[in-house]
Amino acid sequence: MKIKDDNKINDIYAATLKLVKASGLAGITMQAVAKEAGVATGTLYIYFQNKDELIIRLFDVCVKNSASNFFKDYSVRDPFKVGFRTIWSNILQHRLSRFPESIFIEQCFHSPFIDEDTKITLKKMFDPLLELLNRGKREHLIKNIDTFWLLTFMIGGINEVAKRVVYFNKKLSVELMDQNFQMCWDGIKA
Amino acid sequence: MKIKDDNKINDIYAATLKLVKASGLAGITMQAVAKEAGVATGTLYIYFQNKDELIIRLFDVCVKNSASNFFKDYSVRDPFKVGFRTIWSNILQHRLSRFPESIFIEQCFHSPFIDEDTKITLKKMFDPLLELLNRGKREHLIKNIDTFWLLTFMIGGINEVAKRVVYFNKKLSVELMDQNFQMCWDGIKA
Amino acid sequence: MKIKDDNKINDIYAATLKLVKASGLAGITMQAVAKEAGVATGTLYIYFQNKDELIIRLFDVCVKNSASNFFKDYSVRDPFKVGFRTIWSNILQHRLSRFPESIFIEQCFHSPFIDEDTKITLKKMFDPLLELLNRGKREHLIKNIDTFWLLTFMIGGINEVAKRVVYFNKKLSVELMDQNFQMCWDGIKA
Amino acid sequence: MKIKDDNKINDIYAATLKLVKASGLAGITMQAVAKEAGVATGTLYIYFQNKDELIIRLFDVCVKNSASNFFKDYSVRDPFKVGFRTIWSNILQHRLSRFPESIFIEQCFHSPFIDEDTKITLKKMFDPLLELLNRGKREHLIKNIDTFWLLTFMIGGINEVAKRVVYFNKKLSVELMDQNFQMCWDGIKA
DNA sequence: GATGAATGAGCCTTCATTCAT
DNA sequence: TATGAATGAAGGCTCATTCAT
Repeated sequence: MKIKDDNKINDIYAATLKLVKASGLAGITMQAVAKEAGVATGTLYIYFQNKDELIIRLFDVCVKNSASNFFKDYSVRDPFKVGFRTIWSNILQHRLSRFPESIFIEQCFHSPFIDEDTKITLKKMFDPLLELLNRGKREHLIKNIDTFWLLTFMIGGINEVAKRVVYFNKKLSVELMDQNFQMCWDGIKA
Repeated sequence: MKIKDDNKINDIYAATLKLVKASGLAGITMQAVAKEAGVATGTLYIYFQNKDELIIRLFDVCVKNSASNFFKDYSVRDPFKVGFRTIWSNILQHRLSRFPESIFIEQCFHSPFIDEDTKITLKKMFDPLLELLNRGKREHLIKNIDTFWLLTFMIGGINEVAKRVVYFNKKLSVELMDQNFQMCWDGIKA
Repeated sequence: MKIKDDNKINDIYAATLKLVKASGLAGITMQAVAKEAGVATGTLYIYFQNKDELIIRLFDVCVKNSASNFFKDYSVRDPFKVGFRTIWSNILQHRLSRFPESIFIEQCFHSPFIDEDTKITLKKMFDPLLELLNRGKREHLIKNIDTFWLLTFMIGGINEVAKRVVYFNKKLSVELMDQNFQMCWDGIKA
Repeated sequence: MKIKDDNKINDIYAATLKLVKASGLAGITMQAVAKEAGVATGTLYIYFQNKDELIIRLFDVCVKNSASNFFKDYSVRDPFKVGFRTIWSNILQHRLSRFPESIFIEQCFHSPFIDEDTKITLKKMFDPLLELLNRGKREHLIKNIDTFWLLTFMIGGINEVAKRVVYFNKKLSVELMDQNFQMCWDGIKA
């Protein structure tokens, strides 16, 4: 008997992300996913109940993946600016190296696939960063603005950098990274 | 003989945007657009050759609309910071008041509807702003960073604010607007 | 605009019955029904929500059709034997002239299409005949057996005659009809 | 090497019959049969070449089974009425105790599984009963009607009783059996 | 022999597009 | 122009059958 193969699930996820990057959620067909993943259409239905479940579970994987990458090498005992820069870099790196996942998450947001509860879960992903920003405010290192908007400001900058690197095929040198971080830091610092 | 009715076209555009906001480009069907717009399916094909043309022309309208709004009340003779703030506000206002258009444009980006040339056109929309930023650099008012990334930084912040206002149902008081602008300004200023 | 055509529904019903007779409920595909009815597959979905609804509504039509045929030319004021013979003939005629409908109803009985409630409705179809048989018992013309089993006996004979006429390609002469009725009558008469 | 297991074949047959009773021939899938029988899908194909063969061989088993049950305890040397009653009872008992087999045979009749030759074989099953009825006519005990229709009359009554016992969940007391037989007998007797 | 994952043809259904009215 | 019924290609999904273990 053939054994269910977890790698196959990853192949399917990878195929889906590739197709979403190329032509959006709208462009996904189970046929196309199967072909891209190198399996038969029916095989998809061994691993996923239906198209919805495939999308939803991939969404979940992407979110969890993000969360674990964002706080890599970060410790709450780091000095504020060190920690902040670590997370800033992690998020940017993650967005860049896994750009299709970002697009996928974004497209899922405006689709019938993802429900409101799931969206809330997504928000929680940033909790440790919110904590750090609160600490920054307590230590008078950053502006006394609602943490939600500080986070918004930081994330917005990162997202747009990642998008434009990809869309306009730019290279991000260490110097550019520094410049971009500097703008972010100058923006939030007290 | 009745004349092609511009109101009807606008109804169709509005219906399309509404549906895209609710369920993404993936969720759009000509039947649904027709129903939402209050016309018969066949009528869509009087005003548009096919679905592609509907999407592309709406994309075009949205882009042109943005461009005209972004530089409203702005004059190249304004002092730098005044002009910058005007444009910053215009973009944010536009994103907020016409949020579905932003989603639509974003989703079109990763879809088979929009080709590479159109994407480049989109980029040109920001030319007057690039000019202004260049002037700011010449006047040593803002950081000496590639204008592309200064723009990126500014746009990123605005987009994320708009998204979060809508997704998390926030109100933007004048004070919050000021705080957000301050972060942006501190980020780019020399 | 093309107008919805009720004849089309009848064409679809006829096509379905023909296919069920030829190869059973198992052999029905929407494609085959459409082809047999001379319409496109999609057209079926204008008139019926889905395959289930097509089956269920056809079932309903067949049942109602039977009911109206069974008691044609019958009056409760007829002498018992006259009324009984009228109904007996009607049922047999109906079974013969609309044999595919009988098969269809039978096959639906053992299918996931028809629910228990619908089966009960079907039973009610025979109420006037039950009334007549009760009267026959009161008039001491027929055996004093639970009416349910008198009905069963009558119907069983008719059904089997109809089946065998069709399956074995027999002709039913007037004489044979008389002989068959005689057996039925001798069976139930007091 | 293990030997093909007859019990397994019977399990498969039983599973098939159960499923046909529940949802008709249309509702049968090899997957469902395997699951119901407690074997793997692939195992079915060790015992049967394909789905058709499974159906056809089960059909055959059911028919042979019927034939052997119908004439149990019957001897051509029995007095006519004794023999007739024996067979009548046997058929009814068989229909009742193996009701799913009857449904299965009936459904097979209107399916692409069974061909015309097989249907003729089925007819031969009743030959000893036809013989008996011919003898009854020779002995002037029963009506002088074409034996085919005498048989039809008898079988029809039995089938309908069996169906209604099952569908309407009736109990058949000895008294009711007697009453039903009486109707049959009065129907055919000279 | 037994298993059940894998396959892909084919079924149900949707939807872009056409066309008779 | 406007309508919406009709079309049929294509997508989601199932299931008879195969095959590696």
